[in-house]
Order: sequence, then C-alpha cells, then structure tokens
Amino acid sequence: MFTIGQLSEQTGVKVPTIRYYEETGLLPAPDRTAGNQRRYDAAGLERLSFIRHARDLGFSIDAISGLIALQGHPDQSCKAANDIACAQLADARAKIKKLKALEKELNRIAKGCDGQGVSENCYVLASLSDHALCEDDH
Amino acid sequence: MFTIGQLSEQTGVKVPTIRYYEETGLLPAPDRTAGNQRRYDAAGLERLSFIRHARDLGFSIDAISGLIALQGHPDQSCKAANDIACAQLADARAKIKKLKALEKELNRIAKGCDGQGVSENCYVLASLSDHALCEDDH
DNA sequence: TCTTGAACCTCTAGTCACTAGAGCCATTAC
DNA sequence: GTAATGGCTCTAGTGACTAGAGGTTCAAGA
Repeated sequence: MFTIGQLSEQTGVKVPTIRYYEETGLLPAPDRTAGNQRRYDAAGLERLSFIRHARDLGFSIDAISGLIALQGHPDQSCKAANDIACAQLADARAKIKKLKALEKELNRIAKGCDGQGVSENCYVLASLSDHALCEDDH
Repeated sequence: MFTIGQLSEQTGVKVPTIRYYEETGLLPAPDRTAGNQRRYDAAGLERLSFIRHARDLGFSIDAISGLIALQGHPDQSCKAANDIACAQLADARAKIKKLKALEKELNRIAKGCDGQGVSENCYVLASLSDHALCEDDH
C-alpha cells in the first residue's frame, strides 16, 4: 500500500494533481486509513501511470476517460482506442505545422537571437504592427 | 469611427474578446456614445491589429503588454523588443521539438491512421499502460 | 414619428488542467 | 511524549477567453 506522497513520487504526478484526478473521476477513490488518509494499491499505481503517460502524449482528460472506459471491453476497444490515438496524432501534426510557420515568421522578425549582433533598425515592432510585412498567412 | 462589431469584423477578434482586452488594460478604453456604446478610431484599430498579430504568433498577453509599453520609447525599445521576440522564438522551437517526439511516439502506437487497415492486436492501450514500451523518454 | 430587430451593454459564471494557500489532523521516528 | 513530516479539506487563482441572462441603444424602413 502506498500513501499519496509515495504514489506521487513513483509516477511523477504531483499530490494535488492526484487528488484532482480523483475529484474528476479519472482515478477511482482509494481506501482510507482510520485517520482518513488515502492508501493506494498496485491497481491505483497502474491506473495513474496510464493517465500520466497519456497526458504526456497530449491526450485530454476527456480522451483518457474514453480510453479507460474501453479497457473493460476488449471486444470493441481496439478500433475505438485507435481512433482516439489517431485523432491525437492528427492534432499533434496540426500543431507542429502551425508552430513551424510561426517559427519561420519569428525568425524573420527577431534578429540576433543566436548570439549575433542586434540589427540597427528595429524591425520587431514594425513587423507586429503590420501584418502585410508577413511572408505567410497565419 | 467604428462600433465594436465593426472593429471585430476588421480584425477578426471576437467582440467579447475585445471587451476582455479592454478590461485587462491591453486595449485603451475608447470613447462612448451618449448611449454608452463604444466607438473606436483608427488608433484603436491599429492597436487591436497589433495585439491580434502578436497573439497569432503566440505571444502571451504579458509579453504583448511589454511590447506595447516599448512603443513609446524608441531609444531603448529595439533591444528589449528583440529580446521578447527571441524568447518567443525559443519557446516555439522547444514546443516543436517536444511535439515531434510525441508525434513519433503516437505514430508508433496508433496504427492505420493513414487509411491502412487496423492491426489485429490492440497496441494502443498496452502502450499507454506501459511506458517501458516507449522508444523515447518523454 | 413609430416600430422592429440587430447590435450593444454589464455582470456572472464556466472552460481546462491544474496550482497555491490556509488552517487543521495523522503518522512515524526518536 | 513530542516534533517533524506528510496528509486532509476547502477556497480561490491561473490564462485567455467563452457563454448566457437580462436589459438598452441604434439605425433603417413604414
């Protein structure tokens, strides 16, 4: 049995966050001691590790709830779980695409970020004032 | 003079968001009609366009406040504005890096996202349960 | 001039995924 | 027994908006 602090240490999820997950129903409420403190077992640890991992991969709490619900239904879970993961992948790709466009734009606007000298004329404020100076749409 | 709706249409910023920007001090409070409705001039339009553009590039409200404060001080503004933009660039690059790692991981976990058939064994839930199956740290 | 309907106003509360703090209680080691 | 550490609940705050209620103003047509 683990205390909430031990669970936190093992999973890397902060203590208030664990309580928050319980409050939202993502993590089942564990047993309590006579003194009302939470005590977790291996199943709790596994569940939290799952959540942690999925959050790291950018899944929303909602999506994780969906995945957890699927774990009890091995018959239909594969396709549904895959759909959720695919949606997540598409989301990540869209974000990368957008960020790359922004990186390009910022790289053009900001000078001297890589240790070179700063240019004489101040381009940053002018660029931000006038969208027409941009190379890409965004 | 523009109504808040016209300003919204011209800049692409939603009406409640414009009011929110005013509330937080990012956008100066404009004149009002006798009936208490906001009326904006060209300066207001320009300021909001600046904000919109900077938000599009991922600048935080705080950073934008900083940039706006600099616009009145052409002497020292260039270096400071550049610093803010460089920080933003570094931030964008860090996000891209992280997202690419996630993309790789998701691509490995999720199968058949690109229209191919779904694999027989359900890998998604297993992968999310067991971090040890991951190729990269994250 | 009157009426209608769209657009405007303020205010409160909700979103997401936590995070911070106050004030109190339980456990554990010495 | 006592002190340190860690746990408990509850409320409120974060950022950048978004939604909704309930009321007012404006501009155009009859």
